[in-house]
Formats: sequence, C-alpha cells, structure tokens
Amino acid sequence: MSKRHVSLKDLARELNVSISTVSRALKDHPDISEEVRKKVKRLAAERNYSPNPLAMGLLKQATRMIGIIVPDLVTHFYSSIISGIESVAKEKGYFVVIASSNEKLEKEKESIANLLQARVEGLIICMSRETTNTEHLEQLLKADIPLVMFDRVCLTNQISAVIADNADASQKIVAHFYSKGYRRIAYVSGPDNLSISKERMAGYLTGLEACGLPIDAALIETCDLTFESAQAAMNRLLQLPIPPDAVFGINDTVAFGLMKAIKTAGLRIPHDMGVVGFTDEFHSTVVDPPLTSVTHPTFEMGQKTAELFFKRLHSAALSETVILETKLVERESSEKPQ
Amino acid sequence: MSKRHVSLKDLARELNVSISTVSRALKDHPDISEEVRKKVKRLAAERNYSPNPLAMGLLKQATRMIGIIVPDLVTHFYSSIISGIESVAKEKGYFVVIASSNEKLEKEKESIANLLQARVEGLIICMSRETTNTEHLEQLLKADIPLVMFDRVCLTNQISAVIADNADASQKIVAHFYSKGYRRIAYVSGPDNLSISKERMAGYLTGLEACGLPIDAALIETCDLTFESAQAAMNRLLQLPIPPDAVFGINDTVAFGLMKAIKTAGLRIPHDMGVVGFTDEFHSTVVDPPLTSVTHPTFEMGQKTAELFFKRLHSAALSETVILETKLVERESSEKPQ
DNA sequence: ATGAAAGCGCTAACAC
DNA sequence: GTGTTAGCGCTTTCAT
Repeated sequence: MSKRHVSLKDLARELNVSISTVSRALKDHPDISEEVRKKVKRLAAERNYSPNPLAMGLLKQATRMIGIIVPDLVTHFYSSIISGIESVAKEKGYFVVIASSNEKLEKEKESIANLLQARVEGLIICMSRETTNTEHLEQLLKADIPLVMFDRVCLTNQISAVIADNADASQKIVAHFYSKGYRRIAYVSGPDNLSISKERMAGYLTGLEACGLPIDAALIETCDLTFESAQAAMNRLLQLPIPPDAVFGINDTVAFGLMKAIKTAGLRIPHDMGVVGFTDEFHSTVVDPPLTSVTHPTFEMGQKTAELFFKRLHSAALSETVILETKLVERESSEKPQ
Repeated sequence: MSKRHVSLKDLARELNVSISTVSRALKDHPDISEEVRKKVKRLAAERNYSPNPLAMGLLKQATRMIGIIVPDLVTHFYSSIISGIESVAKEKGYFVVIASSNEKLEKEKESIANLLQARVEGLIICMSRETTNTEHLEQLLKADIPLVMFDRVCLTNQISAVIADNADASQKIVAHFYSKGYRRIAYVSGPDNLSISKERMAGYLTGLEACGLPIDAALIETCDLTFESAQAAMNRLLQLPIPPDAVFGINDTVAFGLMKAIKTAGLRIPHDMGVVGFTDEFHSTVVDPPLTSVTHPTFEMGQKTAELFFKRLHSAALSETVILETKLVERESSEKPQ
C-alpha cells in the first residue's frame, strides 16, 4: 500500500524549494520566476500531481459535492435527469452523490441527514410519493442549505424548481384523444400531495372543457404510482356502467399498468380503448402497441436543475421556477380506427 | 451563510475544556472521567455534532468513497446492482460515487482518472462494450488500487469479480426452447471482447449439443447491444434461406430489438418465433407478449460485489470470482402452440 | 485525568 | 521572488 498520491510537500522536497513556492508556481502566481515555474510544472506533470480534494475541502469548507435524492433509481426518468445534473456538475468540478428515497418519507429524511453529514454543499431533491409533510425541507431552508427541487416540487415560492409544463401536457393529451375521436377520456392520477398530480389533473380538466366534454368524476381515478395499483385503478374504470374509451396515466409505470389491465380484460388498444402515457422514448416503443406519450426533456431538466442549483449556491436565496415544454409523440396506442 | 457544522473546537470552547478532551470523551477513552464524558456527550448530541469527514479523510488518508463505473445509468440492470452495492457500502459507512462510461472506452478511462482524483479508495467497474484493451485496468492493479469487477469482467485471475452463471443460463434457454418444440434456435450475441458474450455463447453451443441439435453458424448473429443493431441482426436472421424458429438475445435491449423486428416482419410471437431474453422482471412483463427471460439476481450481485470490494480493501490483493445462479422465468413469448 | 503540540495537504497573509 | 506561519477539524503522542 505505497503512498498513492504526491503532495506539494513531495514536490517541494524534490526541488529543494518551499511548499508555498510550489503552490504558487502551479497556479501561475506572478511573483514566481519563469524558471522555477517551469521546473515545478514539469515535475508536477511528471509525478502526476493533483491537489488533494480533502485538503482543499477542509480549507475552503467546500466539498464540491452535491447530494441528489430521487424517489427511485431504476426509472429511466430519474436516471436521465441525474445524467443531466451530472453533466453540468462535472463542468463545474463538482460531483454528485446519489441517494434514493425508495418513495418513502422516512428514507428521504434519512438520506438528507446522511448527505449533510457527508458535507454535501447542497441538495437536489425530488419528493417521495409519501412526502405529505414538508417540515424536513423547511428545516433545510432555515439552515440556509442550498436546495433545488425538480418534477415533484413544493414551496416553490422559496425553493427553486424545475418542472415540466404538466398542465399543458395533460391538455395536449386530452385534445389529442378528442381529435382521434375518443369521447370518454379517463385519467389515472397519483397521490394528491404531489405537485405533478395536481398540475396534470388541472390540465385534464381544462382540456376537457376546451374540447367541450363534460367532467365526469367517475372517470378520475387515483393510484399510488405502482404497476399493480394502476392495474387496479384501470379495472375499476372498466367496471363502470359506462366505461371510458380512452385513458391516460400519470407516469410510465402507471401507463404500463393500464395497458396490462386493458389487455387482460380482453380489450384491444387502440380499438376499444385509447391509451396515452407520460414515458420516455425507449419504453414507449418497446411496449405493444407502441405507446403515444408525452416525453419529458429529462436530460435538459437535469441540466436546468443543476444550473439553478449553482445559481442558488453562489448568490442569495431567491427562488425561481423553470418550466420546460413537453412533447406529445403520437404512436399506435391512440390511433382509433374510424 | 452561518457556520454550518459544529466542530470539536466549538464544543471545547463552550465547555471550557481542551479539544483533545472532547475528542477522547466522545470515543469513550478510558482516561476520561465519567463526569466529563457525560457532559461532553450531552452537548455533542444537543449541538448535533458529527465529525467532519474531510478532516478524518485527510488524517486517515481515507475518503470512505467507492467509485463505480457502469456502461450506462439508464438500464435497470445496472441501477439495481448499484443499489445492491450501496446497501452494503452504507452499512460500512462508505458511500459510492457513480460514473457512467456510456459504453465508451475513452469515457471509461476518463472516469477512472476523475474518480481517482476525487480520491476514491477503490473502484468497482463493469467494462464498456468498447473495452477491448485492458491496459488501463492493469495499471490500476500495478498501482495497487483496489478493483473489483462485475458482469463484464476480465483478468479474473488477478481481479475479484462477480458474474452470473452465463453459460448455464444460455444452456437453460436452449433446453427450454427445445422442450417447447423449437428446433432452429438462433442466438444474437454481443461484442466478442465482453466476457458475457463468450460465456453465453459457450452455453448456447453446449446447450445445442446437449439437446442433440446441430450447430449452424448462420444462426449465430452479433450486434453492438443497441436496440437498432439488434433489429438489424434479427432481420438478417429472418432473411436466411431457412430462418430460425426461436431466438434469444444477450440482454434486455437486444431482446426488445429482436421482438420489434419479428413483429415488424409480420411474424407472431410465440407462434412463428419463440423469443427469450436476459431481462429484469418488470420489463419482461411489460412487453407484449410477456417475455420469457433469464433474470439476474441484480441486487444480490451488487451486494456480493461490494463484499468482495471490502475484502480486497482490507486484505491482500488476492482475487476471487463469485458466480451467481440465474433463474429462467417462463412467460408467453416461448410458449409454442402445439 | 487533562492539555499542548504536531501533522494530514493546502492556501494566503505576512515576512524579508 | 521566495520562505515562514497559521489555520481548516481531527487524532494521537507526549507532557504534566
């Protein structure tokens, strides 16, 4: 277990100069003679010197780490957003430490504590589906810990956030169904505490109105975002006296659950039931039939989130909400045969 | 930007004792009087003291960080393995820093450099599909940097590794097809440099032999693991004078590509063509028809990998290979109607 | 039983 | 132009 990294001290000793001279030479301090600078830089390059981030962190009280907490790690949506965050973090010389709340409030709190203990400089959070109470987030605000949220957000007047234009997306879906000839359009939402639930619901309602369709409470279902609960919600819709002829779900997993339930009931998509989801490109094309869906600009969402984070990190605690446009990609699942 | 964390110094000042006394009291040093110990611990708890990991790292020359490099972050397989690694890392007070090679050799090298610069204590790597040359990994060995690999491994006589029993899995698939009545079984493999390609190929061949089926080179196709290249490979198989009646692909994405190409060609699964893949539970059930597939014990693979990592970290550089069993889950895609 | 001091790697204010 | 020193938070040896 030989000594793994060369330090300024090592270089200084070898060159018979002081540590500060080496330090200065490396950062092109004007006081240093050309000759020494060259000598130092050459040796540093040769020995593969790189400053010890721990020492720097200790000195500057900055770890250059950002903590990210997502509801889960196995959903493309989050992975892709994380990639976006990473891409700009890396540019700034930061790296990210990722934690998953597994959709549990307790785990979310625990992760916050862990990350703070690891001395991240701030947090980027997407709430778990259980997060009805935001006390733990308010505490972060009080402690003046940089915090930015995305997708499932809250307290947006105090916390910077990046979200998709969810209301608009839902409206687009309703309008799309309408244009394809579907008339009884159902929606399977998620837990009420989530901002995405509220926003997408709002868009659904204005969408119906815009098309001149009546609002029927029976066509509004809720699930807890799991595949199984989505299936169950769909089954309830199918058992209505007058079932819907189209349905859309709040996210990928839910959309797949809906499709499963519909097929299991022996109905055909898109003939008997049109389906639209909020999913990523890849999985929409993999399912059968290919799923018409609203795709989020996930990578860009991640980048924007990181940008807001750095803004917050370097300047005062003002909050800003960035809303990104979604795209409705038409595929077979909503192509009602005439 | 108030001072965010209390230090030993803060506690010491408030209690009018020395820093060392506080330090000792907190770790139950026998020399400390019961009275002082209690006093210190109470205040520490009250002030929510937690040792600064940067200072500890600097002192102990240990960051308690593990670097992980995976080919991509948006595949369930890797996410799940990462979760497994994290679960045991966390237990040991370590945390993981994740980097993606995006299947590129250059990015893999770059990530290694980045992570080392961030002073991870060691690396856990799954090779990119481009990694034909292992020099950069051998350099890690030479530098005595703890390294463990999983799934796509190499140099297993020097590097500890966790893999699935890939040969066995392929054999099971062939035997399964055979038992269902399929006789011309094709295989779409991945790049030759990957261990999983070789192992799964070997199993395919012994599997055919075990069933008394002839080996037909025309039924062996290769792709670069993308959805598109898998489709292309399947199309080549479909254009054979005598096309296969069953096919399996080396991973999820490939399996989905195969299905897509088969359906696009107007063939029915499982009637005209049986399909089996290596995928996770969730996506296998989402596609249509549900895909018979070999599932990896991904979470467990991650845990085992982490265990090997810590073994390597604490003791000498001996290498060990752990092979985990896979499970063939039968679904509709290989249920040939009689 | 407790305190002082050195040192982990680095920077910056202060000598000279 | 270069060296010395203090200090970031912590542990540990050596004094007392």
